[in-house]
Amino acid sequence: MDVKENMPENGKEEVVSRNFIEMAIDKDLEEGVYTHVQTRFPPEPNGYLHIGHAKSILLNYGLAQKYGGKFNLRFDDTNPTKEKIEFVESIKEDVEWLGADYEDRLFFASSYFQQMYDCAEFLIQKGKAYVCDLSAEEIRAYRGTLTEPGKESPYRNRSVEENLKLFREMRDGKYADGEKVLRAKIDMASPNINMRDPVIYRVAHMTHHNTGDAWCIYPMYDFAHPIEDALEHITHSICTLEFEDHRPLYDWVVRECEFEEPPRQIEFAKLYLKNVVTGKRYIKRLVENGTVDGWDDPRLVSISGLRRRGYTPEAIRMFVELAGVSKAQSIAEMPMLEYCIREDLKLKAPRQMAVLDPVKLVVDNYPEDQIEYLEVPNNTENPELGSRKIPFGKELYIEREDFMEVPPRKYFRLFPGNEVRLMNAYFVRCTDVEKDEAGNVTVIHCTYDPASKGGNSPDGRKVKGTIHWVAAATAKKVTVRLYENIVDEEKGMFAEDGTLNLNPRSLVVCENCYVEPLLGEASVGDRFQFVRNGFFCVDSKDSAPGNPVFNRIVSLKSSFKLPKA
RNA sequence: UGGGCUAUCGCCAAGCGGUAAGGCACAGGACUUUGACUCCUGCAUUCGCUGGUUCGAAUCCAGUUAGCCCAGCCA
Repeated sequence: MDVKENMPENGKEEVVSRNFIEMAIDKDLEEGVYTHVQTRFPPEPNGYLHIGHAKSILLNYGLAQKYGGKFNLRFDDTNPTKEKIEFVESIKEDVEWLGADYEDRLFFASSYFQQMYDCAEFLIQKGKAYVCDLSAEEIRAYRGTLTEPGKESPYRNRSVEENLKLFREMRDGKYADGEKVLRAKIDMASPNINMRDPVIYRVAHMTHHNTGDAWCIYPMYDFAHPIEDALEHITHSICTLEFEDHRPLYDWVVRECEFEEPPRQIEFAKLYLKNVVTGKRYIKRLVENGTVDGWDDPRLVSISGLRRRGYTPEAIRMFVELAGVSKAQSIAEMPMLEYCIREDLKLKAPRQMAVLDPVKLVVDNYPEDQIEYLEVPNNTENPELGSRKIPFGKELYIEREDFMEVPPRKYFRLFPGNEVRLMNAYFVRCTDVEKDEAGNVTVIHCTYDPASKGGNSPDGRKVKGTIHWVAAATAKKVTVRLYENIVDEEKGMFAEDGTLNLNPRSLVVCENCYVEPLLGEASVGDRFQFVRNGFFCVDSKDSAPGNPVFNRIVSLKSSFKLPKA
């Protein structure tokens, strides 16, 4: 618990702003419409969850938390043609990882099939539903258009008895797929197309992942969803904007089925990220053609991809809170997400030295075979993370970009004649450079000041630059993967032919990186800050014991920029 | 040319008739054993547009424009 939260007397006034959903709930509670709050996350198990779903999950869960209510996880599995049990497992894993605790309330819409069927018969008895023999094409034609009203089905006025008989026959498998449907009898002239006698049950002879072959008729979303919510005593059924037009139908169903304390639907805007692929069909294509190595590819913003990349649930939660909830169609920028993970890991991740693009640095006046161990803090801003001992020797690796033979103005890292600090070790002064025939720097020579051990000179001498290093003799060679947005930000998401504009630099594999010896033992999921190179996480797929592969979660904010001529 | 929804800084977003919060991004500066972090400073005389009501409007009214969604036996 953050003490400051309860002590607003520190000068700053606590700005408690409620989003529009919370205001609606407050109102409902005040007016006594509901006496409790119950929410749910209702995914269809037909794919993997992504960052957009995280908003819905955390919003629903957060609302339940705030109001002391409960949060359910419910699989909306009313269409066996699209759903698979494997998605159920991945979704559960993602929801749990995000920290949305549904406790023992894991439900399946399919386990309500009998109640839904009973509701349908009830509507038939009330004369509010009828069996229709029109084909799909005919129903579409009868529905009218956006500007013209529809016309009534010739089967609209069948008797209750006939409807009941026919519906039972549908249930009993007497009809083929598409032969008959059950429709709600509402208003074919409604300006809202969803109210023009919507289909509420269809025939589908298909094995369901949960109910097997028990049913051959399945309820449609518009009919099933309000019933699911009502049965679970959901109070606020939070969904996305595209269902706004369905709300009158939602209300019609709970009213006509005569549920006590019916749930209320509230819609919010989805969360999109700029230049990010979330569409199932696009990702499927990327997976199939090998562009990415699965739905959990670290470049994707699937929950599993973000997890594998090294994002934390805390960072995702922070991002969702930062983005806020509204009804305005919004596209957040990646730097906002990146800010969140930096913020979260800043004090949590040990800061280590790793050289991604190595060049050898020889300390000429350091004893030939000596290795000494220096004690260094794991996180200078968070002493709780303790310290470690790292080896120092005559031959080191430093970052190639930390040396320039001809430095530009304001460059204060290593260049001939300049003195810099090797972080946590010694001051060194560059004395000489070796180059190959092509003119590439191969070895840099320097001398060290033994009195500056630890990184400070007793004579008070200052250096402007500090660079990181690893001792060549003990360093562990590892693979590091750097990521950029998978979509080419310059060109935008889509090319003219509708295909994605992929960024060729979205994945850079560096196989020649050197890290501190201890990092060689890092285990899957461990996160570190590699000084000046960003935050990294040990990959869960390609790492082997003693041979970690590091994914860069996010880089640090750009540091030195060459001044313009 | 039907219905629903939305328009406040580059991005997200408060605001609910009393004279434009905050965050991200960006730009300066201080500090620094990470050119990071931190810390200062700057960043909408204006709320899609036009009228109206009012002492007073981003907030109310009228009109107008733009964007998104809806014609699955998908969710």
